[in-house]
Formats: sequence, structure tokens, C-alpha cells
Amino acid sequence: METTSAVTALSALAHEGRLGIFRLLVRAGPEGLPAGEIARTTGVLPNTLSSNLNILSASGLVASRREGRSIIYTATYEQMRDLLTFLMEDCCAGNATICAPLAVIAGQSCAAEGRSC
Amino acid sequence: METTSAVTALSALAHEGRLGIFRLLVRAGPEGLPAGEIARTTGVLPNTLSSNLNILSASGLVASRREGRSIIYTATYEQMRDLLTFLMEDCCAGNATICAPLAVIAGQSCAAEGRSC
DNA sequence: CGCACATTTCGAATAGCGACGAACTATGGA
DNA sequence: TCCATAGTTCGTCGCTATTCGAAATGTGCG
Repeated sequence: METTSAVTALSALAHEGRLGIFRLLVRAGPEGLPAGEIARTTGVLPNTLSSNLNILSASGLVASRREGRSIIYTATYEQMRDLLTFLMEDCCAGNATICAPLAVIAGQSCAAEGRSC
Repeated sequence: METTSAVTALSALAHEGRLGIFRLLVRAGPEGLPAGEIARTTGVLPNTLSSNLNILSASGLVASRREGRSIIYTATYEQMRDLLTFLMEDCCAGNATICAPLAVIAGQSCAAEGRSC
């Protein structure tokens, strides 16, 4: 992941409403939730919600599909994993205790990269 | 971690300059780096850098200590881990494949919380 | 004390974000 | 075709974030 898309993703999450939406979708799982239900759950106006869903979509953290009259939104786990990995890249250099569990997320061991931990 | 502090931390990282600083400090490890060296590395004006370091400090992602005439900044791994954990809270409900590695970060297994994965 | 270095604080200008009302598009059914 | 439902797009306004120059603080050394 590049710095630019990481900043975009972090900006998308750095907002109380959007963070709530994202976590709601993470909990909802792969089936996702229709925009209307998100609006009802969070009590946000439809147009404001739509704008925020758009920002989340643009960041890649959320995907959408139409189903009849509803549009269903889902969290994109892969993008999320990439973001977490990016944040902790090269943390090996200084701190082995946090590196080990993070390497699991990244799907690669530190040893494979020739680092000390 | 509460939503408010998560938003604060994410806002702190949602900035190209600050994200770069944070990742630099993550790579630098527990010993950290003096502000002057960060300024030299990133090519940012000292006052702008100071402002951004302040924002990172307020978010808890970075800590500082004085050492002679320099002020040394370090990444706070624990706060970072709390943030990652918060983002993925309850992801179990829908997706076992991503839940497992994330549970390692959180320092607790999903089974311990009585979930299916 | 006086000076130089390292960093922070202050104040002002600029730009971008966020929320809302109103109008628009898309889908499905009578 | 006409209508109701589900979401989106547009335009506007207020607010906050970001940056910079200039000045201030804090620290060590001679």
C-alpha cells in the first residue's frame, strides 16, 4: 500500500460517524447492510450518510452492491488488513514483542524478510 | 479504547507528514529520534514539525522526553495496538479468516469470548 | 552573564471538510 | 403510465485544519 491511499483510508476513518459506520459493517460481516438500515441505526440523515458512505467507498474500506431498491454496503477486510500492515511496516527494527503478532496479519514471518525477530 | 480517542488517533495519522513521522518513529524503535533529526529527514520546517509532533503526542501515539538540548520522540506501541484492536473489534461475527490473526494482537482468543471462530 | 543551538509558541492567511435543505435518479409495483 | 420507496447529487454556509514568518523559551557552554 502506498502512503497516499493509506492517508485516504485513515482520513475516511478519522470521523466519528464514518468510524461508527465502518465498525458497524465490520460487525455485520460479508453480507453487509443496506444504506437505509445504517441510517436508521445511526440516526444520520440520508444525504449525509450517503456522502460518508461515498468517502468510505472511495478509500476502498467499503464496497457496495445494488439489490433491488436497496444498496448494500460491506466492509472490505482485505483493504483493512493492508492498512494495518502498512502502519506497522518495519516495526521489527526496534520491537520484537509487537512485531511477531503483526507479522501474522501481514501474512509473512519476519524471518522470511531476514530480520532479527 | 473509546471512539473519541480512536478518532483522535486516526486523525493524527490521516496526514501525509504525520504518517511519515510516525512510521519513521516506528522504524526507529524505542530509542526514538530527536525532533531536529526528524526535521532533517523529512525536510519540514521546524515549527511545522513541532506542531505535527504535538498533534501526534496529544493522540497518545507518540511520546517525548527531553535529553539535553534535544527532545526525543518515540512511537507508543501500546496505543497503536489498542487502536488496531479497536478497529477490528467484533469482526468475528462475520469473518473467521481475518478474526484469528487479529485476535493475536488483541491478546485474546475469540473462543475466550464465546464466539464461533 | 552572554551567546548559540534546539525547539516551541503565537498570529494571520488560506484551503478544505462537514452538514444541511432541496432537487434529482433509479427501482419496483399497481 | 403513475406513484411510492431508496439513495444520491448539488449548492451553500460555517468551522476547523494547515502552514508559514516572527518571536519566545529552554538548555548547555565558556
